Amino acid sequence: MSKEITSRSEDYSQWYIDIVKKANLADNSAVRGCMVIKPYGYALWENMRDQLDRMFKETGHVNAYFPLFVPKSLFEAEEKNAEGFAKECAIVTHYRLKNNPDEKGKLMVDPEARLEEELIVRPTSEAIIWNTYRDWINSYRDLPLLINQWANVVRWEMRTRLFLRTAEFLWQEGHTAHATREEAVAEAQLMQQVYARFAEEFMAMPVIQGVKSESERFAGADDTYTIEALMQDGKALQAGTSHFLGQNFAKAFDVKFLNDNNQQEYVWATSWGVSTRLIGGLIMTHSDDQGLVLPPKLAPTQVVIVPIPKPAAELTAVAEKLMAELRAKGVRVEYDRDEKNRPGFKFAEHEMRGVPVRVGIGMRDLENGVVEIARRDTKEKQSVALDGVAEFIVALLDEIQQNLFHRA
RNA sequence: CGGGGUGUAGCGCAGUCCGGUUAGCGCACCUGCUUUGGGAGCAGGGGGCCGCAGGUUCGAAUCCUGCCACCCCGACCA
Repeated sequence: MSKEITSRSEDYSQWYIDIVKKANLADNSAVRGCMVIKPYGYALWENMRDQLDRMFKETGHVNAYFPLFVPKSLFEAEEKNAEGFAKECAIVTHYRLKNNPDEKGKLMVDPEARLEEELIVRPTSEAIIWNTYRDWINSYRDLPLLINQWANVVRWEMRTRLFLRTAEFLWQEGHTAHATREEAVAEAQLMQQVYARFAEEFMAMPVIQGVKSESERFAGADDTYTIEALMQDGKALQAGTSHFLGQNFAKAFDVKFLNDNNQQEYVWATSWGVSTRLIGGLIMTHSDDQGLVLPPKLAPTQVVIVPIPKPAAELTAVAEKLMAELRAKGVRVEYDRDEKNRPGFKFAEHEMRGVPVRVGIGMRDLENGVVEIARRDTKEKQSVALDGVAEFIVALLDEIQQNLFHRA
């Protein structure tokens, strides 16, 4: 990392924003505090999401989906939670627009269409989910209930930053119900470990696992387990949290079950979540002054083949054969067919996008039966025999993944 | 909400103090030629309610008044 690390590097924030924009991950939108996630950024998110989803399912969870809107009265039921979010909620008060009689071509909110009860755009879904769980849980045989939701949430933050804190963001939120305190605590700790494993094995981002202090704890939780990662500016980033909620939500929403002794009991609960903020953490952990650096396991494009000087028929034929071989080995590979830009421009472009491995093939190389392999993490280049290069690349991707983790 | 700043082409900016040709530059975009192994060169071209509204003036991007938006620092980020 060529970026000098200081505890308060003043242009670090601008450096970060530049990478997000130049790597074509996301941009500011016209909507205050919200961002547009571009196709490349979304492809990265999809890879992260798919892997996390796999890990959730391996640990016994299933997906479901709950409403975007939370009636205000449900929100009030859990007092502490409501207090924590009340200052930053978007609220739906009307359900209809009409033409403005005073200004032609303009619309206005129809004052006749005021909702009897306001709807809160979910800042998190505990309220609506626990209200639903009350009907789903009757007996100890219904437990544990291990559900995850992939969704968007809205928090009207005062100051926003692409990926790290946007008004609307994508995340997953797990909400589980258990028959015993011990089981719920174990669940919260298990999910903290799942997050830690994902961060380290897939994002190549080392994390510290711990418990939040009382002041930093989720309002309504008895304990908040967290994973925190160290960024290149010397600051820690909260990368994921898992909460042991005790019986707080069960009592607030009256979620009881009949145990095997035929007695009513409140359920024990957890919730856990990670968001698109992880992308911000990924960027800040690995990037350098040439742009984004992506770990191979998550990179939308793991290998890019660049024909030199341009995609002539012979070069394309070689590239297509190599691509078929790599794809057969499960490698995400892309061929740069652009005829307009020169090789130098393309090299810089793919580095900016963080593609882990670049394969350069030119006429000169073909005559010698070699290709040029450049790795993004160390910027090293070497000639490799075309024969057997697919195996070489697969091994190299693995090595880059390891190197990024150790370097971070 | 308190303090500071900025609104001029898709992006980044100069011009505003001190009013005066047809509002300019870089990047990007379009056309052509030459290039092509680390971000190409030359030539030509397209694109502007100068944030909005009002005022002063022969004349306003420039001066005055009001409004709006955005950014930064704080408070906020369970």
